Amino acid sequence: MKIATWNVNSLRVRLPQVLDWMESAQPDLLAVQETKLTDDAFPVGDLHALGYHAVYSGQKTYNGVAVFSKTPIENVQTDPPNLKDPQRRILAVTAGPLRVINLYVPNGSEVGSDKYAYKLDWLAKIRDFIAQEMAQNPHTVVLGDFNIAPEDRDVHDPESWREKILCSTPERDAFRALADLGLTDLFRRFEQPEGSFSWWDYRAAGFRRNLGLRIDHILASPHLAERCTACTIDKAPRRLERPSDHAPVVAEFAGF
DNA sequence: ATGGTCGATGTTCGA
Repeated sequence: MKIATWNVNSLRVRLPQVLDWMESAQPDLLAVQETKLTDDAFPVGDLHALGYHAVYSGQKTYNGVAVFSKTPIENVQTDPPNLKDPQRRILAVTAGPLRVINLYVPNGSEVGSDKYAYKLDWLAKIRDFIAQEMAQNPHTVVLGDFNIAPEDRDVHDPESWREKILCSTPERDAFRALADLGLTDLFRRFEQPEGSFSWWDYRAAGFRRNLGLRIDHILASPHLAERCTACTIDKAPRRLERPSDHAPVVAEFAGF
């Protein structure tokens, strides 16, 4: 079984790249963020033509999450009871043996800003939601754009990013609090090249110079984490013309 | 030198 996460930064613009990538990579499940599409505009026909079920929670201009799965999707949850939030950032689904929680964590703008406070509050509330989900589902995956680089090795220049947005200690503590629920960052279960990142700023030739951060993650509950055989970042789509600023992160499992 | 580039929108804002 292969699953993946990808912040596509507008599914309208990126749809051909997403379809090409899915046709080639053949994930059993793909979680996407920043679709920036209302539900009535969702290209569900294109996904069906490729053999995928699709569920989505969209809004105009901002945010928007979706899950594409080869197996049918059930028990869709977009609004955790403890989180009153009109922003469309969460999509929890059951697909085959998996409970999958797709997250587009708020960016936070700047440390100390209102958006930063919203981010930390959102993360605290989503932690409670994930804990409840894990209590009911032995095979839980939490994946998406976390907008947090968990450690200095996830940052191209840790000193210049010290206590900046995406890297601040409260954000890293919030990420750690999710992991402490019993979730493993699958990417770090394996030896990885130095300078492995999932996002590069469009500005200042960030990708060409590998000025990136690893902020997109796949976390898994213990039974799943033990059966994970690989977790990689696929930089190929980031090299295309008119790419998303994020690359897909992919995890594979044996025995599922 | 607090820059730079996208995407959606609308003559800026969020990332």
